[in-house]
This record gives sequence, C-alpha cells and structure tokens, in this order.
Amino acid sequence: MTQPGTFEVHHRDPDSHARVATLHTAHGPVETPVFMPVGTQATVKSLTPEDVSGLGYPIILGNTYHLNERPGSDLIERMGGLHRFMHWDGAILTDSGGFQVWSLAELNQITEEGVTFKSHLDGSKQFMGPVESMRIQKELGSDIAMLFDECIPYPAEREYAENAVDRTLRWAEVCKEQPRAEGQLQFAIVQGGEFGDLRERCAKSLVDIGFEGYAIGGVSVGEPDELILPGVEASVSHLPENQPRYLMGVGMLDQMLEAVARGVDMFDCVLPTRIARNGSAVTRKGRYSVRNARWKEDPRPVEEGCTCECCRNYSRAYIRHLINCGEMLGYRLLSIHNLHVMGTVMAEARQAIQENRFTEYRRNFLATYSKTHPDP
RNA sequence: GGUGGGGUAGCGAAGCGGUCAAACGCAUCAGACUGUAAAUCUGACGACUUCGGUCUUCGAAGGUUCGAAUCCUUCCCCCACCA
Repeated sequence: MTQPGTFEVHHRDPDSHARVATLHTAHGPVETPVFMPVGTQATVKSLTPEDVSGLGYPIILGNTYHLNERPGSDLIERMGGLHRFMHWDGAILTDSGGFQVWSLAELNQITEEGVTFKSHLDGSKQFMGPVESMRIQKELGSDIAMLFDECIPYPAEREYAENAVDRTLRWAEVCKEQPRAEGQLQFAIVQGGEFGDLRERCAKSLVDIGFEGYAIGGVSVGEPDELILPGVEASVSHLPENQPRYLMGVGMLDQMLEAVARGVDMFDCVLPTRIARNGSAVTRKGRYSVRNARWKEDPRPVEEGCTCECCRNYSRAYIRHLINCGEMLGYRLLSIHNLHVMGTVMAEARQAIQENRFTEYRRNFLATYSKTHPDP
C-alpha cells in the first residue's frame, strides 16, 4: 500500500488549473477530482455503505460533533472504530466540528481554548476545542481529520474575520501536536471570509505549519454565489501544487466544475442527499422538483439517459408518487440518482482533464446547465 | 314510529348575533435547501382582481335583526338509542 498522504498528480490541464490525481489513504486510493457524499451520523442517509460503494464512491464524510454527541467516540472506538462500526471499507474524512460552531452559533460561546456549547440533543453544556476535536477524530479512526477551525459567517466585519483567522491559525498549531490514528492525515482549513488578503495570509501560514492537505472553508455560508469563486481563487493560489485541495460544502455541479478549473480536487455537500429527501432531483441540466404535478403521469425516468438504478427501473411518475406518500423508498432511490449524477460528472471531468479537453467539457456542460431547470 | 345528536370550504373539525371568506389539522399546489439540529422549512389554498379591493358561501327555503354560519319556522338528509 502506498504511504497514506501521498498525492500523485497524473495530469494537469493545459488550459486551466485542473488536475487529475490520486490521494492515497489508509483505506485505499481516491481518484480526484472527487465528490464525497456526506454521512454525518455514520450513514449516508437512506443508503447502505454497499449502495455508496456501488455508486463508485471511495470516500465519505462523517462528523466529529454529531458522532461524539451520539453514540460517543469512545463507544465507536470500543466497537473497532468508525469503519467497522458502520461497515464501510472505503476512506472516511471527518469534519472537525468547526462548522457546527458556525451553524449552531446561537448555542455556542467561543473562547481561546475552544467552544462551549449547548448540545442540540439535550441542551447539556459541552466543550470542544482543537485538543478535543483531534482526540475524538483519533478515536473515530478516520483517514482524514479536519482541523478544528472557526468558520466565519457572511456577512462579517473585517475585524471579526481577522480574529477568526488568527484563532484558526493558533488552533492549527495545537491540532498538529495532537496524537493521531494510524495513517490518519490532517487537512487544514483556510478561512478569511470575503477578504482575499486574509485568505492569503491564512493559507500561507497554514502551509508554513505543514499539513497533508488544505481545505477552503467558510464558503457557501450564505454569501451571494458571485463571492464563492473569488474566495476559492484567493485561497487556492497560495496552496501547494503537489497537495490536495478540498472545497468544503460546495456541491452544485456548475460550482464544482468551476472550482476544478481553479485547481480544487475534493468536494463534499449535503445537497444531493438532502434535496433527494426533500423531493428534488439533481440532473446535469440543473435540479428540479420531482413532486410537481406535471410529472403525475410521466413515464420517463427521473433523468432521461441516466443509467442509475433509479432511472433504469422506475418512472418519474412512480418516484413522484413515493415522495408524495413520504415513502422511504422514494428518498432512497432519489438519493441514489442524485449521487450517481454527482459521481459521473466528476468521473467525466477526470477523463476530460486526462484528455486535455476539460475546458471544452466544462463549457459544454455549463451551456445546458441552470441552477433550477424547468424541463429536464 | 319515538327520543336525542348532527349537517361548516377537497376531507376532518372549530366557531354558536357584529372583530368570519370562517381557527386548526390533513390532503393538494408551489418554493427553498451548499463542511446535515433538515424524510425539513416557507408560502398559497371560495371566485374574480387594475392586488386597493369586489363578489358569492357555512344542508334548503322562508323569517327576526341595523347586522345571521351563529336566533326562529318549515322542509330535506345523516347518526345513535328505544320501539
């Protein structure tokens, strides 16, 4: 097995910053660019690990905060670690809990040592800082541990952003000193909000400390879409060419392809599985609501031309019926479809980069894509 | 045949003289969802509308009243129990 953390760049696109590479982890290689399905509570909601690997995914996400709240990282450790606990042989990246500091902000109070917060489950007082987060992630035994960061909301004052960046950097030093699981990689997170110079300083400082990979954080936290790519550019341009870059939380197909063009290798997003449960389909033309009455008697699949289990076997009318009835099979089949689309588009992107036609591929894709598509 | 209860918007169900085009739930329709407190949330839901309003509703028909889903009369249905 290749040393975990090895990042082999196989090919670079001549017309953009896109590249194809392999990231080696303790649980196998990950071909990039890659989308990682989110399995916050040790499950990609509604799917079995066999479903997820059957869709071609080599890596998923888990969440430090949630799994520590329930069932507890010590329990998972006693059960043999997160992989064994959930019966997933592929790689796992664990988010550090930093995002929850942001998304559960009303429940939290940030200090130098970490964050005191009220559990969203029972309201009890809890504490998590860089030391705790890394300890939990070690106990979970994930392949990639994210550093405990402070995600900056949008909008934010410059001074606020500056303080958050400084704290993220101090926490990064602490995280690096913590013990890890065997073969566990550490990815640092670039913050800075909409302030390009802060992102630059954050990126450079993190690189100086040195980690196996770098993430772009604080994106898709409510800012206008136009600010996403500038934030990516301001971060990526200061990250090493020979290490993986991970854009956290971004998962719309157009945004992902644009980010790939700017040199991003990894993505995660709750969108495909969440909107599946809320009745929407991801398609390569954009997303649409399968619940709409106009599909009531539509014999076509959810997406024409799609080869996923859902589209091969079931009509749009049937999926709409299941979703309308609140039947769990509907959530499951739509999740399968949505993840299939995410995965195949990433596979196509890798192929296109390999064949020096990524710019053309991206242009063609975006020409027929719109955020919400009226008639897929 | 007798006694009691009841008929309210697609369904269920509040209201019991004015603040009622009528609570609430469901169904329906539409929208949102980006490191998952999300199988969640938001809005619409009598008809028209120049979006300010206008008009027709609470089993049916009459009546009382300034004013009725709400009170009275008759009729038509439904349910329960008793014969």
